[in-house]
Amino acid sequence: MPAPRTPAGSARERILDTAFRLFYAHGPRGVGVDTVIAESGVAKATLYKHFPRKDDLVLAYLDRVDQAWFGALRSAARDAGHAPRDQLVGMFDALAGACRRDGYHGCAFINTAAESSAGGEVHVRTVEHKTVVRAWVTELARQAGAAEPELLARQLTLLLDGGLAAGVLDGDPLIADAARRSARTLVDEALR
Amino acid sequence: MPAPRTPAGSARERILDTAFRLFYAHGPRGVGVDTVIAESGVAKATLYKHFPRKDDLVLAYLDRVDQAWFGALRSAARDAGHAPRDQLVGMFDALAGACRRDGYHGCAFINTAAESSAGGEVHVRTVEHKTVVRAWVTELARQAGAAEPELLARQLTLLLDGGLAAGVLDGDPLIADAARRSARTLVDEALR
DNA sequence: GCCTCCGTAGACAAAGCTGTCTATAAGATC
DNA sequence: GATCTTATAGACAGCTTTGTCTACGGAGGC
Repeated sequence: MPAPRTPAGSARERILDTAFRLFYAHGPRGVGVDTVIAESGVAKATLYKHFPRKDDLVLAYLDRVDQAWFGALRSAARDAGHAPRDQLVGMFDALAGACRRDGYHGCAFINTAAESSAGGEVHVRTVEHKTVVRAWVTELARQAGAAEPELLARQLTLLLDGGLAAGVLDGDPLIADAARRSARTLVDEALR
Repeated sequence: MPAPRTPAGSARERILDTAFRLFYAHGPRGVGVDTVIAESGVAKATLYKHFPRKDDLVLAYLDRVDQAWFGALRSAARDAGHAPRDQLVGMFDALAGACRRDGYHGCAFINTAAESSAGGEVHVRTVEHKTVVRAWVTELARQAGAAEPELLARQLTLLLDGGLAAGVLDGDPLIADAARRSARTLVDEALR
């Protein structure tokens, strides 16, 4: 019932858009709040009103990445057909899409986790993301009839993480292809 | 002929030991030069004499990591026997060893690359490391008789990277096991 | 004796960081 | 019209960062 209070293009959205772009490119620690303010064109007080601490902005950034990446994964899986077996391989099309994207710079979660202290809120959020994704893959593996769904899910998410993480070094599109072919082999083996 | 000018336990070694420990735990960007100075117990002028810029220290850190990790990989492969086929799988014992190690915090190269700007010296060094490792794996795959050695090498290094990178999130030892079993499957498939 | 090398100790500058604060203005609502 | 919300503009404090600088001390070679 309550209509959204913030219209599109609002200050909050501009801040988040800018933070998303800058944080992904340079890592949250590599971007000062002042830079986000300058590039988003908002006032300092406005930013600190919406995000009292910088970490709040980082968390919002991670949520946005989570929605985008997890959404792309499910979308790629759906596009691969109805059979869970095909979906397990099809989700790797999302990896290929990410690798091709301009400014591709690896996995935002791994990159952020690498620079956040172990017990902190930010680090916990990154772990949660990976847990949710793996749970989803596990369920898919179970539906596909894998003997050891947890193992297969871990193998496939390992490939995803490897493909994403390697993107921070060189965004070679061959990586996505190799990951996809690995996934095919592993799925076939698990469902033999 | 020229004897080593710097004795063991010299200031240079103390600096490097400290930098290795701190940089790996918090990322180079997360550790100030002052902290390295304080914890290594050297004078500021001494550090800047050996490493004029912080990046020089980071590069030396990466070289040390490269020696350690690449050495562990080759050692694990050698321990797996004479057959290249076994060595391709055996090198994953190095991953298991890394995951078990206390203070394990993922792949130093990926973590460092994530926070270094794309064209920079540091970033280039991380890419070089991965290239050297993959070339070594490719040669091993060729010796094993793989039809597509480059593909198999990419698949296996992808698994290595994934296993290493995931360590920054949770150092679950199951990861290394899943990676090893994936490697076995992929190698068997490639050498069928 | 003297000079060079290696090291310590710490002040210092210039810049960047996060976060707070005051003052002001425009629009919506009562 | 008064008030409340949201925004702008920017000064400011307090801290950390990298990197330079001066001053000093000891050990070994000539």
